[in-house]
Amino acid sequence: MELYKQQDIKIYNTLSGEKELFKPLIDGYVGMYVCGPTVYSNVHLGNVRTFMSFDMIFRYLKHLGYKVRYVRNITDAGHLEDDADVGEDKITKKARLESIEPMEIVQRYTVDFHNVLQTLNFLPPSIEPTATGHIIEQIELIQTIIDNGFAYVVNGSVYFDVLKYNESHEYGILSKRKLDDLIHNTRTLDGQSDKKNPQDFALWKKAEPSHIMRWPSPWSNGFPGWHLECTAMSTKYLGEQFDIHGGGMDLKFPHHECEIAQNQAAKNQAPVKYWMHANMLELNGSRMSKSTGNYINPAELFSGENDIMSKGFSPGVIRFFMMQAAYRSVLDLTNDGLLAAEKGFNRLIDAINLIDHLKASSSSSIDVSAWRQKCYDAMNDDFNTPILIANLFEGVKYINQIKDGKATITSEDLELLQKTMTTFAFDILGLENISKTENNSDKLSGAVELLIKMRQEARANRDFALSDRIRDELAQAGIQLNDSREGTTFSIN
RNA sequence: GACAAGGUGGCUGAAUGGUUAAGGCAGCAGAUUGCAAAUCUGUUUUAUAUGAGUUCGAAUCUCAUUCUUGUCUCCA
Repeated sequence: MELYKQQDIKIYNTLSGEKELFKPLIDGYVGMYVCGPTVYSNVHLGNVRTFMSFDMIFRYLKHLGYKVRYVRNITDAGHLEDDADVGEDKITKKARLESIEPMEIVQRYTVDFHNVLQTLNFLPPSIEPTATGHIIEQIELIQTIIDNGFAYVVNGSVYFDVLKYNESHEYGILSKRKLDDLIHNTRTLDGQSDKKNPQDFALWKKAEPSHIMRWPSPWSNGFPGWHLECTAMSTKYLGEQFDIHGGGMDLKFPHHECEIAQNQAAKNQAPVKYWMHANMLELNGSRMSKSTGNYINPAELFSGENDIMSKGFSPGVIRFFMMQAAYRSVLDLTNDGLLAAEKGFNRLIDAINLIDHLKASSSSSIDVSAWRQKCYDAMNDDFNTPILIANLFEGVKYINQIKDGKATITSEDLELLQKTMTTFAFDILGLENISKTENNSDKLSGAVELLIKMRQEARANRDFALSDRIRDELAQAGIQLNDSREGTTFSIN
């Protein structure tokens, strides 16, 4: 029997503001759409956190036996630079600055994006569609919305009529905004806007002569509005209605609100059953921003080549750090936090690697099945990874107790313990089991082993001056010796 | 300015009315060691922004104050 028939998941739905029991539209199948990156610069670390949350959710749903189609788009058409009609495509702007083709920019940063995610051990989504590959679908969608009377054409551009829409539907249903408040609070921007009302948003924009990225349409040579691609692609690959739509908190309004409106206007139904929003990543307590210098990109974080952190942190540590916080909470990236995560991560991995060496007994002094269900309970409660990790550390304690002979376990329970630890740590949290010494070259190992042997001999002869010199100078070179009853091993910092 | 989310110990981060507020890190003690480090075990402090209120009972609900973050314009 599939696991999902035994484990009931509750998901916090932004639409209702409550945790709801998760029931897919089609039993056993899950359609999930997540708004992907705009590939006009290196991927933002906060962006990475959002995708990591949904990677974890994807992994857990798959683990439960659901057949999941996970769609995460690549926005390569760029978006309007500002609200005025002189809007310039972000990608076009960058391309002109660097004097290369827009698609060259797209290619470069798509590759960067994929590299970063792969380094962090992400699973690829089922489909990764691009906006530029779905211009025809977007044009068709616009035409439907016009035909249904929710959009109007002005000077070759098409705008969504929010006021008209609000007469028959509720604009603001997701973000809990009232249209009246929006009207009241919208700043009136200078410039000759073609919009009937400031709340209206573009479905199609006529391209200015300087705009390189452009496509023919019934209305003008131009480009699609930025909310449209997600509606077009989610509909194409997941249907007019699907289970989960995710993204960052900052996309709730207006982006996701507009997606709902577009879908309602085109198909007269709500597109998504469960709206999920991941919270923001801060750096030292405040917003990450390139302009203020409070910014770090993934590569700098890995390498340690930055002015913010004291050292580099491995992708596994970054992943563990992020999974220690709930996806709906703000997470503060700090040096202290990462150092703490690094130690905790190593302790967890060390314990998991110890399981193979444990000896089974005729009875168990711990209830492994009950503990295992606690791990599922944590994940079932809106993917509460911090509680899951707390439970995994309970497992760490069991492992060490068994090793010290302070607890016993049967061979069946031992197998269950190992399976549960590795499944949750590696398959679901997506942590990687990288043994400390594994990636050292044989030559280096040979040299260090020789020094370890010499030190042992010195200690046997009580020549502590020599033995301590070997230990200390190796430490200075970044190689730490770890003594234990079983012998001496080394790790490289 | 308007709207939204939040403020939990030295750091981090769970827990939405009910006995001792999870876990990680740091600190302290012990095991181990020639001594350390590493590792393991145990463990501490008036920790729920501030002030009032509702309740038998509040981190959790209400109001006020204050601070942080987000959105309102492209943004994960």
